Amino acid sequence: MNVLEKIVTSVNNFSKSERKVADVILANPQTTIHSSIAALAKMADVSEPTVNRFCRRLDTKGFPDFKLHLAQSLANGTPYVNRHVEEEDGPEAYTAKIFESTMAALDTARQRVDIPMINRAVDVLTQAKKISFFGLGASASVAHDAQNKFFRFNVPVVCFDDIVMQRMSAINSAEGDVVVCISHTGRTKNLCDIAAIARENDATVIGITAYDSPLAKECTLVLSLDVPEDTDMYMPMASRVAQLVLIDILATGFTLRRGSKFRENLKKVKDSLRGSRFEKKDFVS
Amino acid sequence: MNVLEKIVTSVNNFSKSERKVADVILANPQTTIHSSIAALAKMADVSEPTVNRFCRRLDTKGFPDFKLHLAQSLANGTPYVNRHVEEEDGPEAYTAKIFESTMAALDTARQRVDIPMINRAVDVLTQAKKISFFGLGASASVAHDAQNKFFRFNVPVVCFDDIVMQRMSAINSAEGDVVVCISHTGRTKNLCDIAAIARENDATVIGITAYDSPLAKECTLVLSLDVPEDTDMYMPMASRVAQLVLIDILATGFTLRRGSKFRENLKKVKDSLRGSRFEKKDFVS
DNA sequence: ACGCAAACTGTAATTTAATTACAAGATCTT
DNA sequence: AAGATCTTGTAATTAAATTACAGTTTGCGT
Repeated sequence: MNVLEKIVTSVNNFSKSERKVADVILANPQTTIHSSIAALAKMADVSEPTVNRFCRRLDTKGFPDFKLHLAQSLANGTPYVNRHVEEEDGPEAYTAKIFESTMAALDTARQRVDIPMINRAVDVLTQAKKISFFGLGASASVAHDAQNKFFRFNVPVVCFDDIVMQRMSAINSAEGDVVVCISHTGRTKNLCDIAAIARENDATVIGITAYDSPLAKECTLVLSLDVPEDTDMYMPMASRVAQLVLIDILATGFTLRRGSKFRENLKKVKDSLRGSRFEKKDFVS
Repeated sequence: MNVLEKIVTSVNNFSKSERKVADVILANPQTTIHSSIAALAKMADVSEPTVNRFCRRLDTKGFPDFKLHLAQSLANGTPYVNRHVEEEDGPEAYTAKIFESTMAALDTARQRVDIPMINRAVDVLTQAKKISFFGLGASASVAHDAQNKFFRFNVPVVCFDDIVMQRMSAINSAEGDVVVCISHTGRTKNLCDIAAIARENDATVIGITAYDSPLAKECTLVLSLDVPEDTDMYMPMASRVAQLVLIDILATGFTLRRGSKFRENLKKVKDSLRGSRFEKKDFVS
């Protein structure tokens, strides 16, 4: 685990002064690595030994060693730390923070994702007679996106964001059909119902949802994505991006399973768009 | 250019003793970063000032600064590269690759994003009488997502993925209205038309699209996101994730601009969902 | 509420590390 | 071969980091 993440995760173990140090470092990590312990102590308004103790708490040998670790963290292109947006942030600040926390979320999702389960999901999807994507609210757009990907595979795909349509569709499902239910929390009652109905009608139900949620209990197969979400904004952000990436992964797995000649087909679909677009040569800037 | 490469390329400019230092460092860079100048001098069988001069020749401020640069070079295993999925990839491989290339795409997007332009877009959006989000194909789900975010702000928001509806909506737009057109390539003819119509009717048109595309020409304000896309898969993946993050940024900018009491409102919207959900306590696993 | 113990934080002293100044030696040029 | 320049090391100086210690705060049990 890199030092920046470590600071963020162990922020609760810090004492008051140590937290001041942590704040200063997180706010300007790049300048920190070029500062002396005295300069940093002054910025954080604490004494030098406090900074030193802070470094040791993070399992480094001292301040210079800490700077080395910090430099390495920063070198990884990005400090992927889940920093929260704050009231007084300007455009640069919130833009950077949102990019970074999204990337951080993807990073944790990547680490936690259950690959054998993905493989099983791909299995199921490749053998499906019909695939349905259901989501409500923010997850509806994820379902739409999934439809947009999978319909290219020349498999019957449906996608509804209307509860009644979802319900009717679920009741009509049969063995060999696959229903994918998307919900970050997994607590949306209507969607749990849909999953249950689909299962009663012998469909295979894949849940893209939180592990151990009510929805998860109704599914044949659960792909869980527990990513940290900045709840201060009251909007699903990182979670939904992770869901989309998961859809990409399932779609990719699907095409790989089908082999290379199937890929030709995708190219055709893409080429079919040509008529609706300005060719590059059409357009002279 | 990283320090290690620099040492290798400028090996000819070094003096005899400096080359000894270079050799020792290249032989064991990892131990170097944890050594003092004295230890390194001894290993290279030179004096301490020689090591110091060596560091300065490499455009660093001194030995500690040199170690910092070296640490960064070593950390730079370029962790998030845009690796393409290949035919023979198994589930672990393609899962990792898709996560990584998405993150790499976000990283480049973050570097290239035009922050003043974002700020202007936020300006325009906060003052809008009505906001419309239009996208076709894969971008339609991004438009949906944007609607899902912005309608929470209690601003009139519409979103159409039907060309005819888009057209009618664009014709009805008026001064003070904002139309957001989303298209990765910016070459979709229908969407260019929509942008043009909206502008003719005095609406402000924001384009989330490629810089210098036909669509960009029709917009009052362009937010361009040129991210690398794995075209082998014939599906928009990374580009669409970047678009979503941009939507998140705009939405966040919007809420920040409106101030903290506005945030209360968002909380209410979120709380309104409670009735449709299983409470955590309802559910005993 | 009071007093004791533990933890936190800062000041000052000490140690360690890095840099500078300078002088001796090597190398190159004419 | 002699002057000049560049290279290298020794010793002195300065800067930085760490340790030891003491005052203060905080929390807990009586």
